[in-house]
Amino acid sequence: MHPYRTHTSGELRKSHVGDVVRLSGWVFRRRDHGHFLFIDLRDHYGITQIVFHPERPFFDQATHLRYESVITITGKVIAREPTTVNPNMPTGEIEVVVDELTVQSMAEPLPILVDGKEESPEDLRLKYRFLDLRRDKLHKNIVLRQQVISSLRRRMTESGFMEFQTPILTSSSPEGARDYLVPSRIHPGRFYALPQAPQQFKQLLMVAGFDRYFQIAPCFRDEDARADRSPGEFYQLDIEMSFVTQDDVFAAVEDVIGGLFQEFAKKKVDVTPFVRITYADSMLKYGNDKPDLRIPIEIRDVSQLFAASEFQAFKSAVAGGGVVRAIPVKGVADKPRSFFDKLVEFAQGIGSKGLAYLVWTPETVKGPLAKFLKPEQLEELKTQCGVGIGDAIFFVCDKKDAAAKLAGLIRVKIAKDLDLVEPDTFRFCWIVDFPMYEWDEENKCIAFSHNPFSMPQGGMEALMTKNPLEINAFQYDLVCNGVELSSGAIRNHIPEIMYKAFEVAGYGPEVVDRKFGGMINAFKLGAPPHGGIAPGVDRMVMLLADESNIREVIAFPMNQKAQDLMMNAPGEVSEKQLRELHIHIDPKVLAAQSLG
RNA sequence: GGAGUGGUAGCUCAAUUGGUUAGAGUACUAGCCUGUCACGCUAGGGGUUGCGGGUUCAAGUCCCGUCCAUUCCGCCA
Repeated sequence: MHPYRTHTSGELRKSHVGDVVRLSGWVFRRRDHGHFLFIDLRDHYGITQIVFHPERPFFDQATHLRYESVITITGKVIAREPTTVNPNMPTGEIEVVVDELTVQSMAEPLPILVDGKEESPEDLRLKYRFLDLRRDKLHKNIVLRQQVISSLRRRMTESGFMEFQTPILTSSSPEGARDYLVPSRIHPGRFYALPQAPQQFKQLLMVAGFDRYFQIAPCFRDEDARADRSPGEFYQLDIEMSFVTQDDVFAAVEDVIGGLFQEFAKKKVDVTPFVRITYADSMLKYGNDKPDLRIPIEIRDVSQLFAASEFQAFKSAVAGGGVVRAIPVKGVADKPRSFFDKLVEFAQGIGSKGLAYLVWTPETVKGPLAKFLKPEQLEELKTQCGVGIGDAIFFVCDKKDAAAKLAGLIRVKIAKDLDLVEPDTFRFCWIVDFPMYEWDEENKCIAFSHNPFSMPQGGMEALMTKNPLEINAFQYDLVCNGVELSSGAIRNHIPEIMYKAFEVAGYGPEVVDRKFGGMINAFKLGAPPHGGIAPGVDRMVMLLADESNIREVIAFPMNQKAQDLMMNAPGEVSEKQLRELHIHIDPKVLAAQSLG
């Protein structure tokens, strides 16, 4: 007989009755009746009830087994009496009567509970992550993650993509997020950087002629955490394809991601092809570039109407280049005054000067703005915004970008407060036609708004003739339920257009040669048109597991301050290690540490 | 770097207007219990109320500072 087990704790059924079996696992629950003892033995596969009788010499030892101790038992499978069958567990028709007991590992009292639903403080959960991972929910999340990654690999391979590995120690890239740096021992004063994404490598693989690349790629960015953004590292399904248009990339991703969600989602999933929304439209209708389409509210621009109105605050704002955005909401006319007051307060809290509104009651149109608008203007608003009796419209007025953002936040706030978010659905969309450049207010210059390697729409001619701020890029995002799942682009593979694109952003050709020398040289030696995308694996698992925090789908996440509380990272290193790396710690830092 | 929320037993939480010895569940220890399945029952141990200062006859409770956690903003090509 195997020293540890003949079966797992999830597999014994009525058909095994009479068999002598050996099981190993954790003491999950314990029910001590004095004259006999039940233990629910748990392993990865399930739970089996085992029974100890007092005449056994190890009975006393068994009654003192603490929770989460690891034991091996040998015994006979017996059928339970009909009245004691537990229909809630797959193994509930049988139990194992223990003839031999080996304690493999006695557990000390636990710092967090494995059983039960109550959540412990997150710093404790992270310190004892191996215990936390035994809890049913987290255990299932990690299993789901594995299944998702496995499915992605299969789908990509079946679609003709090849999986590659790219370097983890590479060079710092000048654009983008803060890098994680690794000091070089052999080259004093020089550093490797961990890749923020394998961006240049995957493009170089296209230049190398491999045609279709993918990788479940680790990406490292030294930026502050959010609920949906784990600090340190995260994983992308990194994709790149040669000789493709934007439509080809969309079709490939819709196959893989659409199929993945169909396979794993417990909710309704949009059918492919996914809706496409231009960046400009998205900013107007939803107030951001990652719209949650489960919310049935569309923002409207009503600047012209107010320009012709008698409401001076809006009228003069529009005359000064501002805009007025309307947020129509159905069926709130009978809400109490406090509902409207709270929204005004919310709007002010996020930086709006105010929040005007109109309410259509059966008798009249109420609200602070009503007296400034003529009946025909009210009628026009009603038509433009698609409202009727019983509905309301909220208005924000500001500069274009600010108004869009405010209206977007208010749209989401209203939807959540009124429970308007469509439940149990994954709503996908593509956001397309991102601007190539944006105005950098801080440095008073034109800057790349996304990826500097994107192909500008219109190519060289657009760069030569158009206002840079009006050039769009072949740059796109995939969005699901208000979560940015993925960002990608058709790349700029033509050196002349690359130099020109950087010139517009204020960089000379020497900068391109120095910073992106590897890639620009490659493009001079025969580069195929190519493009790609990189869906976030952690975020997809998060959506599929219905978790609001990304740490719930990562086995060993860091906390918000980018510390691993279990492994004590980042940690101190020896003087010798520092010497070898030619690194001196600032004495001020050392002094502060010794005080702390 | 900024803002909000929180911090009481190993864990989850309670404690009235500032007022007696800071309680309960769970875990832990000891005991009882012949069919439980979150078993039940009895008893016991377990507290610098995050830390420091202040107001007060009296502070878990009020004030100031600070630390920690978390959420958001900044940041994330």
